[in-house]
Amino acid sequence: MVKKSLQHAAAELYAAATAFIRIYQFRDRDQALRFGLTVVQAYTLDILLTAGGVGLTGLAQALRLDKSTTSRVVSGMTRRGLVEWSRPEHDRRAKEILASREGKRRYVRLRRAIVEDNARLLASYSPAARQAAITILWQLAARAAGSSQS
Amino acid sequence: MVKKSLQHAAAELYAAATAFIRIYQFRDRDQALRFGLTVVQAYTLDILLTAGGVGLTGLAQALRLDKSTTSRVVSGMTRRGLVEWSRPEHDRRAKEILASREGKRRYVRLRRAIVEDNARLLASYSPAARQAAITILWQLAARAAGSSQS
DNA sequence: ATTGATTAGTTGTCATTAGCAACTATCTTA
DNA sequence: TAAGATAGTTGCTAATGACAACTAATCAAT
Repeated sequence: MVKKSLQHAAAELYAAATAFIRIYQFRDRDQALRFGLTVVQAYTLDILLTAGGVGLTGLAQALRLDKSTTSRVVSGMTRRGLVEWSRPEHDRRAKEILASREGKRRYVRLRRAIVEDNARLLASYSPAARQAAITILWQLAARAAGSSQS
Repeated sequence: MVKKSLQHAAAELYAAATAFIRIYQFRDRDQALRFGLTVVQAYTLDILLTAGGVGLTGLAQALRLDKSTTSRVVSGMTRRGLVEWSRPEHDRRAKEILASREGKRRYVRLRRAIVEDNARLLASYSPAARQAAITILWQLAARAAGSSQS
C-alpha cells in the first residue's frame, strides 16, 4: 500500500499547502498595504535589494512577468519614488534599476513586521520544531523549483 | 539567548515561506492556465465545490475580494460556463452560485495534476517525513489564521 | 400595513496587472 | 557596414481590484 499512502499524502499536501499559501498571501498583502506597497512592489524591492542593480529583462524573469508589464511596474515605482534607474555606460539601451532609499526603507519595515508576526507564530514551538518547520519549507521549495524548471 | 534564536528563526521562516509560496504559486498558476482556468477561478471553484451553493457576499468574503470584483468574476465564469446560479425562493435578491459540470471537471483535473506534482515531490520522503511536512503546514496555517483574524 | 433601515447584487469609474505584438534605439557580429 | 540580436517602450485588449453610488428585495418597528 505504499503507492496509496503516497497518493494520500500528496492530496493532503495539496490541501495543506493551499491553506498555508492563502493565509500567508493575505497576511503579507495586508502588511504590504500598510506600508504603502503592493505585493508586486514588495517582491520587486526584495529582488533589487538581494541582487543589487538589475536590468529590466532580468527583473522580468525574476518576477515571472512580461517585459512590458515589468516596464510599467518600474514606471509606477519610479513615479512613487520607490526605485531609481540609470543607463549603464557599457550599454545605453539598458536600465540599471536600484531600490531608492525610500523603497528600501519601506521594504525593510515590511519585512520586520512580517518577521514579528512569524516570531509570534513560532514562539510556542521548541527550537528544534522551529528548525524543522523551516527546513521542510526550504526543502519543499527546492524540490518544487527543481521539478518545475521551465 | 532564547529571544535571539526566536528572532533568527522568524527571519528564516520569512525567507523559507516566501520562497515556498512563490514557487508554488507559479506552479499552480501554470497548471491552472493549462486547464483553462485563472488562479481566482480555480480558487472560486474550490470554494464552490467545498461549500455547495454560496451567495455572492459569502463568496466575496471567502475570496477576500470586494463584492463588485466578485460579481464580475462570477459574470465571467458564467459566460465561460464554469458556474451557474439561480435565485433562491426565500430571497429573490440573492444568488445561489454553483460550479457547473464543466467547471467541476476542470477543477478536478487541475487538482489531480497538482496532486501528481506533489506525489513526485514527496516520493523520496519517508512516510513519517511526509506526515511531518503536512502537519507543519497545517499548523502554521492554523496559527497564522488565528493571529490575523480581522 | 406602511415606512425606514438593512442587505444582496450590479454598475460606473479609475488604476493596476497582464500578455501579445509592434515599435525604436542600441549593440554585435559576420 | 549591413544584418541580426537585444533592451525597453508603447498600443491594444482583457481581467483584477477597490470605492462609491445605485436598484431591488427583505426585515423591523411602529
